[in-house]
Amino acid sequence: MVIYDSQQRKKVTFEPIKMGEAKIYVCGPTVYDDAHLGHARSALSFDLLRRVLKALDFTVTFVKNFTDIDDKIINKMQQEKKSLEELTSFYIQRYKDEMHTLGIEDADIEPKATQSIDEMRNFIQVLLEKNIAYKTDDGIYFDTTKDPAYLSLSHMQIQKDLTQARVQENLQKRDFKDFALWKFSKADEPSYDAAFGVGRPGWHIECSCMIEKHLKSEGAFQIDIHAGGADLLFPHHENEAAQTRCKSGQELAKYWMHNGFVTINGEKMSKSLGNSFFLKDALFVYDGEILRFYLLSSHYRANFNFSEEDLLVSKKRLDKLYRLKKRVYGIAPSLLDDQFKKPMLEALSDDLNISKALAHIDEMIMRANEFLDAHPKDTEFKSIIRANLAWLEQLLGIGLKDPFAYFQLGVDTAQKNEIEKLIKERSEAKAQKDFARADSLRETLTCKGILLMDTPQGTQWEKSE
RNA sequence: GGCGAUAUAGCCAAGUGGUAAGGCAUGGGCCUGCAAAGCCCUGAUCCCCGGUUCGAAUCCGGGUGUCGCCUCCA
Repeated sequence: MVIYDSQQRKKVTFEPIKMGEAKIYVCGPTVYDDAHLGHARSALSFDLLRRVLKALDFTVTFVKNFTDIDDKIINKMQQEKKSLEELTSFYIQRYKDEMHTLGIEDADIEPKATQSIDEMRNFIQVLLEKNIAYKTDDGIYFDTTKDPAYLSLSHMQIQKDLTQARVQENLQKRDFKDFALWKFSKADEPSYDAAFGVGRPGWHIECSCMIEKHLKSEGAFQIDIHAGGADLLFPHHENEAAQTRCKSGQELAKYWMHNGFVTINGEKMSKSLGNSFFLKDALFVYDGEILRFYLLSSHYRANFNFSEEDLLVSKKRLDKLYRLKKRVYGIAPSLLDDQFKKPMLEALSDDLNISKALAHIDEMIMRANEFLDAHPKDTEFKSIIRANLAWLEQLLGIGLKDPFAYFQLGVDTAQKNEIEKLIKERSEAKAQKDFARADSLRETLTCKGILLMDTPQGTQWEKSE
């Protein structure tokens, strides 16, 4: 397995801390609002990583956190007059439900920041004792000048003058790069007692603590892979790395992976730009699996420009897989075709080269169709194809549906009955060689977005679009 | 201003030195009562300029465009 490491800025061979195991920590969402397509893409990127490592026989421990205490959450609580718990549990559940719809399973461990307050207090206390953290009027800060390796992850070179213009500066900070570990709270805000002052944790501290708590290995590195969106590289991941390094002497992660953004009309989707496409709205229009396949279909590091047109093109590609699944319907899977499996895993082992993998799938489908055209009754062959498709269900999380149901998404029972009635009439017309009437009935259905296909097994139909 | 990414056919998109994967669309064909589906055939010299090399989309230098990070952000 080769992955692109953001710190080394190149593809490197994945050599886990412990042979055969992979400990992965992904930065999850701050739960104060609905998830958008960007969250989905990030989750999908590392869901793919998880699946591929498993297919390569790694024992994977996959952790994804929820940030459930934060300034934005507090604002929203006050706005909506809800408790912290009420607000965050709602959005956590919604996030998980939506991810399930996209075929993303829960992480092995899903820690919440508020469940690790003790650890964060202790962590900060150690940094204070080491004189790496210091106190100001509004909180405890991390002294970045105490970490010689600071900025070695992101390779940023920050200039004070420009930063000043954009950040509300705490003048008590020793260095402008220093960041808050703990924020002293106002009277009406959620807060936690601490020896160094009542308050709440800063954003970066939770990941360091939760990694230490749930995943930590002994030795030079605590975990194998730390992952998240490209926007987290700096300052979030840089700061996490610095905290852990200074506190424990260990590096936080051996490898760092970052996914590219989802853009709309070429611009990054973000809360501040107000151009977010929320997952709940997308899932109202598009099937979860189709959305999954679309968002997964280009390389995770590249930016992904969302467009409905491209989504529909992508769906056509998935349609082909399901049409093949129709052709081997009801056949039990036999052994997987090694000629298919091998190049698939090779492609995905190369930093998750999904484009190449999809090309291999297309080729497998094309060859299968070609063979089935010539040998429509070869059940032995069909069993192999069935096995290939079943394997893809695990590997990519696609093709899980009943193939007939897939093509009838969004059609209710009453409509189905009507469609089947018209198909029956048409079959009768055809039997009487009344082709004008048969074509007219087909035209009626076409207008309703129903495509007919006459096959040796009778007339089948699909909902188009 | 600092750091970084990216620029491949009408569109999406692989490809880090040897004469450009795949998908969609287009046009033609087989099949079909006609279709649909499936299958076959059909298209680019890789943003521009210069350099290295026997040979570059791929390496180096210089431009130009687009996007991102440096502020909460997947």
